[in-house]
Amino acid sequence: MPAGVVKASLPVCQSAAMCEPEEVSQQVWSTWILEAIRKIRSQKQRPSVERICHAIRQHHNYHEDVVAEHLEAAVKEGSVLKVFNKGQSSYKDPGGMQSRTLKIEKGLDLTKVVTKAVRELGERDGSSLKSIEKYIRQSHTVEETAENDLKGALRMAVKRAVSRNFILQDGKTFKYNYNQHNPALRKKQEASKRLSGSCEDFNNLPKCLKIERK
DNA sequence: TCGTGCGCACCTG
DNA sequence: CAGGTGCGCACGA
Repeated sequence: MPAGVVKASLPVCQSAAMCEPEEVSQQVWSTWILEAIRKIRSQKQRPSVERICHAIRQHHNYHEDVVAEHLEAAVKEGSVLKVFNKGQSSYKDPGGMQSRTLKIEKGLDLTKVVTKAVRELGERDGSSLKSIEKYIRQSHTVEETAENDLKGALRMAVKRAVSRNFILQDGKTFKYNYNQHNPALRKKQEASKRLSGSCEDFNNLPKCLKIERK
């Protein structure tokens, strides 16, 4: 934890156009960050911390660390969603998907949702029920009632997900079970379940299905 | 070199 | 099978 927050991290105001005379609120930062993310995504690239910093610094003259700080704050605040994908962190606009409504009802099974949340959170030491809940609230519009609230549903779902081996419990936290969800393994498991294999060759076909386009 | 654009492979639902 | 994601590379300024 780097301490000195009150360091001289002021922008190098050489050009007036580069400087914001206003007191840049966290809300403004979130806007900038979301803009950056949109831009990067439109370039089909990963919105990583580095790229987001870079994109913002093209318009605002702040030190990278300052940008990174505000990015973190935005994540905490919930205006930016941090996800773990393909081995690295990415950031996305929650608004893009919050149209997804999650209506908590009696029979509803949140196993899949929980599993996905744990995977996308990608926390090294596992994710607590708390952070899972937070993540789901950020990525969905949750409709709940006093009898059927998200937290309760999650408790059940987590339990089921663990027993189904979708996720692994480690004390108070949960981790994604990459073995259970490994595509290759899954194929084999499914195959050996249904048929009793002699079609391994069949699954082994190369990509000779290349279709000429254009 | 730097910013942008994009084909395509890869996942996941 | 559809839709999202991002690597790797090519292209123009």
